[in-house]
Amino acid sequence: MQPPYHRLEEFVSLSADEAEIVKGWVANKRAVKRYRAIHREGEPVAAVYFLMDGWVGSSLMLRDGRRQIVKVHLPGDLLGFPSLALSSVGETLEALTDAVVCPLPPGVVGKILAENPRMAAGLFLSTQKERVALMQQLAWVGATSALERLIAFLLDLHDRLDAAHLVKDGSFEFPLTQQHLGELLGLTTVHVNRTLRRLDETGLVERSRSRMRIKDIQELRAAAATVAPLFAGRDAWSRIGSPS
Amino acid sequence: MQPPYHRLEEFVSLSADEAEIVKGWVANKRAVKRYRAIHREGEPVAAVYFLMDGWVGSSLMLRDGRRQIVKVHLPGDLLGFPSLALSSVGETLEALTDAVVCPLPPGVVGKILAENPRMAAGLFLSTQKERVALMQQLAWVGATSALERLIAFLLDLHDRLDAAHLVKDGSFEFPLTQQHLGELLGLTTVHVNRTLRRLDETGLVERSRSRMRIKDIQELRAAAATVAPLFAGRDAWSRIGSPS
DNA sequence: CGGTTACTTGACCATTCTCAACGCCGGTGG
DNA sequence: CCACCGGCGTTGAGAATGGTCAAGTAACCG
Repeated sequence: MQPPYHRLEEFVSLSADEAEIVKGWVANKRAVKRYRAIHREGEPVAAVYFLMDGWVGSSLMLRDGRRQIVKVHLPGDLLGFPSLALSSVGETLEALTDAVVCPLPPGVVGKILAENPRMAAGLFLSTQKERVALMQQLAWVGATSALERLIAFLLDLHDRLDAAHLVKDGSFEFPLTQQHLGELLGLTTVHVNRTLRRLDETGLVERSRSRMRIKDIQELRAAAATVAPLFAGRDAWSRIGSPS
Repeated sequence: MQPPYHRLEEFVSLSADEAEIVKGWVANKRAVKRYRAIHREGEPVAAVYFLMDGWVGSSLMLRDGRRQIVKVHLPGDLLGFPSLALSSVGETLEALTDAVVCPLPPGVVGKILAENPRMAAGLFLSTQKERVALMQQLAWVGATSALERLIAFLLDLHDRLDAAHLVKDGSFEFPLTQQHLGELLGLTTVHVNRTLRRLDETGLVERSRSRMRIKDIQELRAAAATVAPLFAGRDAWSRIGSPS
């Protein structure tokens, strides 16, 4: 299996030297069992992570125990960066499947910023992309119905899994419980269940035990309340002035 | 009036040279009338902005016309950065008061990344801070009641205005309409109205025409559903390895 | 002033939540 | 190999938070 480097190259291609640097990152792997935390809110900021394999949820806990999942990370994602701005970790990272992460000491970020403007630009743009994703999710959760939220999430998930070559024929692994979906979309489990049922009764998706299949993605996109933003890829790089 | 540079220095202090660079940015000012757009979704990515004065809302439009405000920007904020990752602008930026912005061509971002690692680090951390803010807002909107959302937003607003020295004695200008609040928090105007009413009936806040006064901030914080994250300031800078 | 915009309030409605029970499936231990 | 158990999914009935529609009032502005 190819390591999932697609997210590292979407804005700036990696030179041979840079690929070496990345190899250094992935030399150090840490396996995380399903439902185990990588780190929790309030802990010291020890590292950021490159997600080699598996799914990881990022969530915030409210005082009364309610929880909001703010992002479902997929292979190739960089995790834990927002906490770099905080004095202690601001999001709980929890493996949603068995996962493999590569911990990177925060110092590597400074090193890249200091020594490798190309990678710095890639990292910076990647971060902006994450902001856009958060803005989108906020729009679903704040301004759409349960059904629309579910559709938006499934479409987003599909497209991101597709970029990681994890979609086969419109179908993909789906390890999230309905409780996870609820915490992600701001709904209760019960209502997620009813809404999912409604969704596959329309014939747009098909659920089996742990897979999800989108039967008609065109129609699903037509039913979505938002239009997915178009990411710029290498153009973004040249627009900001392609520092070499 | 001092220009609001506090956000530019929260992670990395500006050297004399760097202050010169910033002076170059603010040489070019553009006044924007209340309720006028700075840019709209779908337009080409022409610039990012430094907000000198006034409030600016960033919002996403859904297909059916519903709107989600994802951020209320205050003086000192940098605007429009998420769109750098997109092939066309992904958020509508609209002045919520008469405002003054300084447009920066996207190229300056590449230039900073290429030539000034210190400022690049400051910018990078600033961006991570914005991600944290978005995560927080998502948690309010997804997982709390109308009253809790309102409280969380008012507290956040208070703290950010305070950092910009715009709070006098617990009270500050409040130019948002109840419609804005609704679009920001995922509620209808009617329900915002009732909830605001309920809030000042408890005596925790006081609204006059266009000002807001928090009468007991301790108690208001106690009533909030989330704990505000602690930002790291200069420590973040040393943690990532203080590239010079 | 007249007109527009924002704010208020009431009555009614519905999406979503709560509470509760039950069934299915996989895992584990006797 | 079977019986039990726990987690997850499913379903129903009733409640509630928040939405819709509609009308009226107060504030602002030319």
